[in-house]
Amino acid sequence: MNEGMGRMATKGEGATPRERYRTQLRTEIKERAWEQIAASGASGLSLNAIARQMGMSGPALYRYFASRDDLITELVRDAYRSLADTMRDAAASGADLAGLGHALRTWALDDPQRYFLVYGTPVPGYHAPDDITTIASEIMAGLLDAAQPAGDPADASADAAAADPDEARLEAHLAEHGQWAADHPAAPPALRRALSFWTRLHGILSLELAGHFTGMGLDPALLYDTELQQLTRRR
Amino acid sequence: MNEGMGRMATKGEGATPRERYRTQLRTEIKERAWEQIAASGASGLSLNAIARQMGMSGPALYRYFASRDDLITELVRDAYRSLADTMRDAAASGADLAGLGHALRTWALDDPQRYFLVYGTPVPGYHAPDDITTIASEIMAGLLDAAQPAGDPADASADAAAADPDEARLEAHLAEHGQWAADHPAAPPALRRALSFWTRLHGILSLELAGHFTGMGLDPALLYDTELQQLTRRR
DNA sequence: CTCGTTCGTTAGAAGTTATAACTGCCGCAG
DNA sequence: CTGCGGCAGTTATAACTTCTAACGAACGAG
Repeated sequence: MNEGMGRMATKGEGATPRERYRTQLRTEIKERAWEQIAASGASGLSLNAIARQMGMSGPALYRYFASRDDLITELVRDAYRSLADTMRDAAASGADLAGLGHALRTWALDDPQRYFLVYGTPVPGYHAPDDITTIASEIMAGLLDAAQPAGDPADASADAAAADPDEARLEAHLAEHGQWAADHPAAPPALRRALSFWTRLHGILSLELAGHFTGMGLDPALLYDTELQQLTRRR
Repeated sequence: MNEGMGRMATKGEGATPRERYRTQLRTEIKERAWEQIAASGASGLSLNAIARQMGMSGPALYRYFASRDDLITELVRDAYRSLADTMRDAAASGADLAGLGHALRTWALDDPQRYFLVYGTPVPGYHAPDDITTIASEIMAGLLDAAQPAGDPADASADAAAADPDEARLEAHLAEHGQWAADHPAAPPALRRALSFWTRLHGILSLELAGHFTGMGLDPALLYDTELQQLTRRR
């Protein structure tokens, strides 16, 4: 049926006018969707409202997205992609763990709802597509790369293990059940550092973005920087 | 108009039959709501579905809750109240910071969506009523109480401040802008401990409950315990 | 027993997602 | 340049949702 295609569907620049129009309209729909999400959250996203804003009526959008959940899934994918790119760029610019931490925070503050789309409350039934978890692994891999060269491995390992028996147990557990990020070659201390980096910074960030620090006269940036400082110091 | 009330509206046991029926039906509505939230999240809560389950039709529920948002707000309030009671009971049973940490985790695992109703993704426009923030302050106060007697204050303070200049800056900032929890009498190191307790445990818990640890072969309990161990050790 | 308050009902407005069927135009093949 | 296939966008419609309005019926206090 669709064998007689004039050009390859490369989706990029040199495509057929129809395809160019299609992708352009898709991105415009997504832009409107992001505006709505920033204003009312993901649950307040309305296809009809988007169509109204774009001057076309209701069901036209179903030519471009199979369903509302489909659109949201794509936005989640884009959010993951954006975070992964941000972290990769930061790492490419020679940023260490602290640099990645700051990159993460500026990315989160740039659009809180986008952060929540990645790390916020999940819908109980929902399972992310495989490519999204692939991007998540990519993010973790970048983190592990940055966590690797911090401090002499043997030194830090012995230090932490000696100071805390549970710490040793956790590192052993990480070394054993470490099918992380497509078997990334990272020593247990690096695994531990990346994990703490992730959980602690997310803890502060999510509480800040959710507004739980407002009203208690606390500077989130100072708290974040202090936590990051303690995180990048050899323990 | 409503002056001639037979008995005081004490809302408890000895009320007029109408009131007893009313409160009983309200709690049944909330129970069904919790079931739906556990199954489909807060955004999937449907008043019509609840009414259908209870054998009565649609708008009858508006006799008991002014709106859907009103019901959700009350559920959020109950969730806060439940967490505050759990923490208070744990503290009353002589639990230290570690005990509070375990109480928090069991409470969260008992109903993840209830946890997300408290600490999950917020709706951009929404502002919590005053009594809810009061309960939140109560929770923080209990945390500060538990964070107080851990270690000699002067010793720990000097230790942390000496090890990290940013740590000293943060503690000074906390001491200065410390209108926390209705001016709780807590020393800066205790403030710092309680804050780290909150942000770090929430970081791990929210990621675990959101399912971000699944698929990477990691035992969340071990991670949580290790973090809690490190948190309760004098730094 | 009477009467007012409350409960629950149905009807309906305004909104949503999503499908089906129809029109009109774009753009590629010949 | 022409013709026609396929895609875009339209309306109509179904099945939902929240929420208001108006009505009947039951309950309980006096």
